[in-house]
Amino acid sequence: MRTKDEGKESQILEAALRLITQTGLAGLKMADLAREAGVATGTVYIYFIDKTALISRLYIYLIRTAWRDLTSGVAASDPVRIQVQKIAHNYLTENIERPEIGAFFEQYYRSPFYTKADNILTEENTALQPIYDVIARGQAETVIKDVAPDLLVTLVCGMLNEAAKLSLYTGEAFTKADWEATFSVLWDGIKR
Amino acid sequence: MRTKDEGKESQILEAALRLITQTGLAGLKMADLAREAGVATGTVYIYFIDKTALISRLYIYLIRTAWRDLTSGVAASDPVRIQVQKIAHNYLTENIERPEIGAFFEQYYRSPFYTKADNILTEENTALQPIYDVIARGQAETVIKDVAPDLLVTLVCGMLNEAAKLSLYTGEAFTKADWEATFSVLWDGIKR
DNA sequence: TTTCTAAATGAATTTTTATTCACTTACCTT
DNA sequence: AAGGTAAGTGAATAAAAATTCATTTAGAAA
Repeated sequence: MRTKDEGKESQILEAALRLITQTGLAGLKMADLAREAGVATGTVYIYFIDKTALISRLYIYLIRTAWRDLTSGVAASDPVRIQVQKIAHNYLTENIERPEIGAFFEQYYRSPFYTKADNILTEENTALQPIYDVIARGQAETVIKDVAPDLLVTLVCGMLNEAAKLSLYTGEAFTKADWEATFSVLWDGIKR
Repeated sequence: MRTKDEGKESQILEAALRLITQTGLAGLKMADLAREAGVATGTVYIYFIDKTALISRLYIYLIRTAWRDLTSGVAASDPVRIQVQKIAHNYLTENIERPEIGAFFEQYYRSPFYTKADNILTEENTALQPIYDVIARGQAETVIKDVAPDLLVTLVCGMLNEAAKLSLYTGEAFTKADWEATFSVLWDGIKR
């Protein structure tokens, strides 16, 4: 017997991600997807019962496996400012290098495929947990403004998301100077 | 002779905007659109040659007419900080009150309907011009950081965009305290 | 090797969705 | 009030896209 290739599922999902980045969910066609993934249309239906299931699976796949750990390089002994800097840098880099992820979520939440049933939002927040943690620590040490953490995280991520898009849209690299300016705005904005 | 109702075109466009906010461009169907607009499907084709033209027209319509003037309430004699505050507040309020606009642009730029031919991006930037202006003035007066204006505007709009979404997603109103915290982060971030 | 089972294929089919058009209606002109 | 013209209608049609399935292939078990 031939066994189901575990890798083929993610091969299809990655192809879907690539296409969605280009033409949006509105432009995703199963035939195109099969071609992009290098399989026959029927094959897609061996791995996913239908298009909805495919998209939904992609959502979960991205939440679970796509994001690199934001705390990489962060030492517990680092002062808050340095931790924020490293995490923010990781976050920005990840968004610039894998823009598909942000692009997908942006699309998905407004698509007919998204239902509140996909309430793995809890899990999604897990990715942002390091940001919440460092902000909590900063507030405890009174080096970060005493503002509702949700709002603070929102503002910070908003800045970084948009900064990542800037470099994508202009096609120009995000320079060291850009990063320094960005972090300056970010830190001066949230510090006490 | 019966004359083409000028108002009906925008009636259809507004209906499209409403539906797109709910289900995304991926979910927009001409039949649904006609129902939402209160006309027959054929009527839509009197005003727009096809779906692509409709979406494209909506894009132009939004760029041209949808955004309220961001400088409302701003006096030339106001100091930079106050001008920034008023403009930022207008921007945020507009995004909270008319979330459809931001939602549409988010979708559109990644959809198969968007082509670089729609390079009225120049015109779009017009809406943001007041932000560029006040930043230029602030930099000239050395009260705002000497950072590339594009980056600064990106960061500021990013914050505000995301702040607007927060109140939409949670369903909770953006309080006065939220606004004060937001402006504090924004201003401390960009001021010298 | 041979057999057997499930993966893989892609043309054919079904389903969904966009678009047309023969007809009706409203309103302007005379 | 009659005639003419363009807007409006929605069922019918065309086009596009999703999904199926009879058939082929790969590889595991015997």
